[in-house]
Amino acid sequence: MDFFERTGKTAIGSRLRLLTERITADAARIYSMYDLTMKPKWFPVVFALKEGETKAVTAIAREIGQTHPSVSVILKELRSHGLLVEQEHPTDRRCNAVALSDEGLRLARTLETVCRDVETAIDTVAARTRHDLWRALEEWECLLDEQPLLDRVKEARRQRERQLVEIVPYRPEHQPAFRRLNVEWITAHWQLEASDLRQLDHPREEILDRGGAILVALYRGAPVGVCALLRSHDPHYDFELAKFAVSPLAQGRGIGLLLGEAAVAEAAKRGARRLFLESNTLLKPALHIYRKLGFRELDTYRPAYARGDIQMELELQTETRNE
Amino acid sequence: MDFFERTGKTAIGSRLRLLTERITADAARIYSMYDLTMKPKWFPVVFALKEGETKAVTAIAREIGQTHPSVSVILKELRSHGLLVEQEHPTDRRCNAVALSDEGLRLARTLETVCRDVETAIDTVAARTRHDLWRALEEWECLLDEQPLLDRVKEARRQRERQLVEIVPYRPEHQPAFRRLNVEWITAHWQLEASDLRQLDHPREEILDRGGAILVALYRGAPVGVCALLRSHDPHYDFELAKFAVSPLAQGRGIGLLLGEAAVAEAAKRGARRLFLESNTLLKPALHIYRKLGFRELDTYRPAYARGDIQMELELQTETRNE
DNA sequence: TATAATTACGTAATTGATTACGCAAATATA
DNA sequence: TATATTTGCGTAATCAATTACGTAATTATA
Repeated sequence: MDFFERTGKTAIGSRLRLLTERITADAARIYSMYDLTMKPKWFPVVFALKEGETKAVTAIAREIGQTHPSVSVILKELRSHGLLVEQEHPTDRRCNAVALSDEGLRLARTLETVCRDVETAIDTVAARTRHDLWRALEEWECLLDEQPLLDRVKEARRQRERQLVEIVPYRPEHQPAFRRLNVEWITAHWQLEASDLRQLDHPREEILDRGGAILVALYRGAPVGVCALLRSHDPHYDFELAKFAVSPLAQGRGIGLLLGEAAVAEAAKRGARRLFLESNTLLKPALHIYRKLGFRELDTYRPAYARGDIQMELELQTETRNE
Repeated sequence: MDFFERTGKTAIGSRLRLLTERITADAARIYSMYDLTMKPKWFPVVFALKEGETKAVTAIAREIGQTHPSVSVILKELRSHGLLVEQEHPTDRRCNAVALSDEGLRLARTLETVCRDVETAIDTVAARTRHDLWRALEEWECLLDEQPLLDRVKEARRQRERQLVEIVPYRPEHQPAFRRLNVEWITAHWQLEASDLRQLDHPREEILDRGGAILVALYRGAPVGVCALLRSHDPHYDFELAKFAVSPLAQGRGIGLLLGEAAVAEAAKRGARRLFLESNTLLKPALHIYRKLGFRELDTYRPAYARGDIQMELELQTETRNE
């Protein structure tokens, strides 16, 4: 198909569907050529029972990789053709233990002949092929088991978007965004405290002039995330990580992590040895980021914010750079 | 899937279906991850229209390799989402010329971003793969275009069955089969003639003792085809090919051709230069075999049988063997 | 031992494709 | 020019899978 040259590999699903359709249609014709009263969709089930085994419905489903209702329907069809015998499971009365009838086994035996011929035919195709479809399918199944396509796309998107994200030091024009982004998450669960308002309204005076820092994440030039390093009151810590906010619209793209990393790097640049932060266990994504950055939960909790219920610290690697 | 290790490649259809299902399911999740209100099945249609082209329904169907009703339904869905504009075709009023609306084009543009990420993700899979699925699909499509699977299986079956067929010289115990098989086809369209009965009842006296020959095709040991070489009255010909019959149950498996080839070979062995036969144009499969054997139709027709309406001859290659 | 959770499996509804069919318009043909 | 054939396309029916759901039996748990 010329079309798929243009779509690129994104259309792999459509392309697979087309080929599947085609092969299934031929399978039906092949069966009728052998005077087999059998539908292509029966194949996996008949194959699973062809040695005369007795199996439960869900067991067959698991084996052939389909859902149990689909197997259930196929079995109903086999039954109506007199190809099936059913017994009660010896111990478990929920089970519907099915096996092929003599008639069904006869069908299976004919099917084996058909299979041999189909196998031969497929080999004639495969012999003229430079790329092994069978092995390729195997590899794809295996790789998708390892990590589904969805996750891989998520990762690709993150990679791409990361390049559109820029972490810059705070400038006065970022104040409205600094305020808005923080107000957003705080008021979603709690009330703004007096200290919040002071810092959000006057970041220069309240944070920067006191030896702190603010970092801003720009996405395509627009501020979508902020993060502050406050000079710590506690002499045990150098900075407190606070006012950490990422716009909900931009969440889930790794921007928070980038921002956090930048903050830790900034602290390190300023010679910090230990960072502190206070947060709330309701804020799952934030905690996830903190842990990824290396923060460890403190055992003892001494509250500072009304909304806090967890405190964490990070011991910075004393990177004795030799360069 | 371990199951497909056991089925062998015959289950290629089932295996493809499984992978298709899986990828399509992920595609749906991917779209929703990008907040795209779009179903995977829309993809080919949207792609075909993404540059703002106006196209007819069947034209799209042809392009994407699906049926027009399927496209028609997809277009209905796009329409209900306000993604489509329809114009009347300038000259042909049957045509429903459709294009994406501004909204639709916006969707297509977002889709392009998604495609880029999906492409990247697929490349990460492909990079870890030793067999190229994309190319393999391409090759399969191409080879199946050339000759469908059905034909290839038919050929494989013929090859296999040929090995179960044995062509042997006539022996007295074959007389009932020789009679039965010929009576079968003759009486299906015509009446038995006196000469028929003489030959069928007394093949030794009427055919063999007069310098002719009879060959029998055995399928798993049972006679399913017969063919006679009659000494010719006409001095121009050495033998007449006649009493050629293959059981309807065994037809379409190349047995007739094998029998014919054996008869021609037998004639050649006996030093024949020219063969003759008389048949009827109603007997399509037989004529097909005769032509394959190299028989040419005679222009002039001089009837010998009441059921004849065509006469053919074969000039044998004078194989001057040097061995 | 009573209750909750899990498991087996069938039926119904849904989905995305197909084939079948019918109508209207365009084109070919006598 | 009248009639037959072909073409475009929508709707309905069908098919093979899925998910959703309900019931009964079994197993785990309090």
